[in-house]
Amino acid sequence: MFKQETQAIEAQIQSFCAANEIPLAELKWKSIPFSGEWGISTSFFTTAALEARSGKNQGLPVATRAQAIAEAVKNSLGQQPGISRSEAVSGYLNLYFSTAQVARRVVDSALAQGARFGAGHPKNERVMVEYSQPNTHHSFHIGHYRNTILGESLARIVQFAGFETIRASYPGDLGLGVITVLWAYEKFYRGQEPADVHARGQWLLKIYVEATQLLTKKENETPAETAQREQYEAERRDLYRKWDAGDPAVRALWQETRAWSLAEFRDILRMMDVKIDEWFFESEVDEPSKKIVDELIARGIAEDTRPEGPVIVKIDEKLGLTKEKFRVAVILRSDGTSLYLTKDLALAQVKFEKFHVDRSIYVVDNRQSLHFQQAFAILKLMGFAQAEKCFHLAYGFVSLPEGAMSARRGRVALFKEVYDEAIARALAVIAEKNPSLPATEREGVAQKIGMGALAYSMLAVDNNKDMVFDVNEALSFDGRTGPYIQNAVVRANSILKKAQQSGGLSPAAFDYTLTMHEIELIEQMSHLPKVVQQAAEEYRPLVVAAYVYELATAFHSFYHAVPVLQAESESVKAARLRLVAAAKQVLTNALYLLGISAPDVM
RNA sequence: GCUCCUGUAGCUCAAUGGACAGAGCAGCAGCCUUCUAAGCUGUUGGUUGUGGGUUCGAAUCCCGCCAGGGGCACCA
Repeated sequence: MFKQETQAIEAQIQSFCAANEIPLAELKWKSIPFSGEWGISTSFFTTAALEARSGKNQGLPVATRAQAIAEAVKNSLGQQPGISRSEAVSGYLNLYFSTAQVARRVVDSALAQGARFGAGHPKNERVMVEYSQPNTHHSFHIGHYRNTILGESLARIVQFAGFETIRASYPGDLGLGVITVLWAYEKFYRGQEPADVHARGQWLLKIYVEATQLLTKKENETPAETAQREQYEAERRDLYRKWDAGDPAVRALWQETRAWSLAEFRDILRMMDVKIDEWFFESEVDEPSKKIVDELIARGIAEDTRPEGPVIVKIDEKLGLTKEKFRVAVILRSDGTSLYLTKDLALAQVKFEKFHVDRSIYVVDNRQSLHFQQAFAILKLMGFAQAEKCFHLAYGFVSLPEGAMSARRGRVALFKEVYDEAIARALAVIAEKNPSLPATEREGVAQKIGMGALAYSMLAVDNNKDMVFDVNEALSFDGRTGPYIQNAVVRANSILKKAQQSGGLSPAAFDYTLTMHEIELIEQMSHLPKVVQQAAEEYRPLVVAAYVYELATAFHSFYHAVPVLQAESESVKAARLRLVAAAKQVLTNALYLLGISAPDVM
């Protein structure tokens, strides 16, 4: 935001130090941590330490010398354009901005740039974010939700930061779990399908759980029960074989049930406002993955031990590592069928060669860390330069207060159930706090609030931490939550609506004495561009989540303490109205990056 | 055995080499004839798991240890 001023001042500090033979270290600018005034600071500890090491100072303690340098630099700078005053305090040089000038600049650019305020310049790099990889023939639970909101937020952040961004989803639509559902559905449930898209998706999960119970060996099984179970098992194996061979009837059954799961999945993405650009299915990379195995064998990267053993890559050995790190990866079963890893190699090849991605981000839970290390290492052995920029964004798994989620034990928090509960709770709060809200608007408002609370509770925890999903905490609307931030937007909107009736926005000079609340709010608003860049570089939505809360807090404090419509003069009122409009814009932009939208009223 | 992650206030979490380690929840005390109280203000609460090291400076970097969780050749 203040690059020009900072650069000019840096140049002057450099020449001052050069003239006085002070070995200046890199200048790192930070905003001054004490609120009330507004500016940036840099310290001279590193410089003083460098000087001490070169034997130049007179045996002064580093802190003392740093303070002396800061004072000398301060004196040499004198008056600077855009800087109202400067000071040297405990080794730091503090520069305070001319408030009127910068306030006007921040507010004007937020209003002028609108939804683009905070966006970065084009990076000329294409990045693919792969997230939301639920299995079909199951139902979408809160763990899938964490994955999806994390991926969507990350995609919005990197896109906003200036990367060309492709959103990819990779549902698992084959494997033993899928076949298990097909078997039980055909045998016991055919023709009993619920009509509702979510009821039908959840029903498949119920079938899976029951089928698994039928196929699991019990303690104290009678001979008749054992025979029954073994017969079921044989049927399932037979079905798998037929599917693999491409049996038309089995494939049709598979397509039909698969479509039900995908319909539910698409509806959940719609509820979350997620728009996937590219769909990859495991079933589509199954065949191509086998070609890669042939290539790897031909090039001597993989070893074929069939039929006694599988096809393997001795990664550590190929890399000349002596300690176990990547270990040995199996890339093809001895019977010639492919594995998860095989398919990920094929998928990566598609990403690199067909979509020409420069960076590839995989949002997948942290239990798969070794899998991705192996995959990336093999891609590197294959010679893909982009393998260096493949990144596994690992996140901690979500469990329930009762323990780990387990579909078989009926212990899952399904997304749709949480969603319904979120809306019900939001409606209850609306009925209590805003009873005059028209009935027709309530559902939409409740949807935004409920989803905002849920999204924020997920994104406000760093991704590498495991999480216990407690509905009461996730759907809390008080304190550091999504609705708290949305409420700031609503309050801003409320002022602007009233102002609209008396003319709307007009230019303002900000040449009055700003309150500390106004300065703090403007300071926070000015941070959005650098926050976006940091979050995109670190692949961490948490950075934005933490920021937008600080911004909302600054707005709430301002709102409480500073009158806008009742301001002491017309020029102050005009300035504050512009500030409110700009703050609403910045809040909205930051919330967007978290996949959250704010209602006009709540 | 090897490897990855986590350990910060009663609880849930921030702070990735800089100024007094900060929020929310819970607790306590105030604030609605004033732009939405889903809010604001004040306050209680810390040997950053532990022992060393590096540094002018460490929650942060390095080494050891302790505790919890994940992963390690034909599951995904």
